[in-house]
Amino acid sequence: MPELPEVETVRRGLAPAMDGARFAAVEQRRPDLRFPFPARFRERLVGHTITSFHRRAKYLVAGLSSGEALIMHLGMSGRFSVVRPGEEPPERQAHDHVIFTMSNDFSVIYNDPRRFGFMDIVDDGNGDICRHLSGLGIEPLGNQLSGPELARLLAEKKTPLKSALLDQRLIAGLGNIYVCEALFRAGLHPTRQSGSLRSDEADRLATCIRDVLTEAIESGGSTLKDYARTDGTLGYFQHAFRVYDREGAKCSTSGCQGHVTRIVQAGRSTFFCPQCQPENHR
DNA sequence: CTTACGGCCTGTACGC
DNA sequence: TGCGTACAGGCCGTAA
Repeated sequence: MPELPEVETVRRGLAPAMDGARFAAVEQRRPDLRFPFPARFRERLVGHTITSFHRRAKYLVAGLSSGEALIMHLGMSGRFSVVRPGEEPPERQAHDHVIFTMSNDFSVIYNDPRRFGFMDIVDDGNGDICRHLSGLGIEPLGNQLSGPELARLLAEKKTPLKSALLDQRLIAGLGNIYVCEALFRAGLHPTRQSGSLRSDEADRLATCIRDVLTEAIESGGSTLKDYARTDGTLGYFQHAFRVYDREGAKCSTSGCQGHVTRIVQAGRSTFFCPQCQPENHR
């Protein structure tokens, strides 16, 4: 499900249940997701308290009173749901893989049909130097993402702009949807060579990336097939998509006669308006 | 070093 | 209705 806005929405939904709470019980219902669970997964959680709970890119990081950190990633189809104290726990669903019962009587269920997500426990308490997070690029909503910084990251790169924005080592947290939307807003063609950006274009792109992510978080993320917030309600930013999954639709820019076009880059769909995102820039 | 591609899994939508 | 195919929000390992 998750790009940065969806993971941030999940973090906010999980925080009341998990942040500051102690693991009372952990039910791990299969040996692996994308990767095997770490050794003694249950034992390293039960009895320990979550002392910090944050998001880095598309990862959730729970710092533990043991000094370790629980890292969680939702892959493509991962979904958390929160059961509030006193609420009747739902019946086990197919693909419910992990159930956390917390000391505050909340419980948290992790469901992931495709099992591209994973959970790991690392010995770095804030997770920054673990193998999952150490190679990540800048947070797009942090202070580091400016036009000049973006221009610096993309300079000299021959890879298409779209591929560069999907590269988590440069900017961490964008996925296919928000890259398409940001490029549309910035009026930049997805196949443009990254290093060809002028400084005014980099400024525009940086602004558009921040704006689209911020707006998406405010909308509770985007709901496509299976994404829901932790309380089961749906995000609604998908109604604000201007190009993603809108192949053939008339461009939403007023006065533009263009139509949304789909191409495939690096095996993934790219949606854009050929009129608003001209290939030949001046 | 960089970039491209297949693979991991399951579910769903669509064409015949 | 049933079957086959394509495709899906991510990431990693390998190959070129």
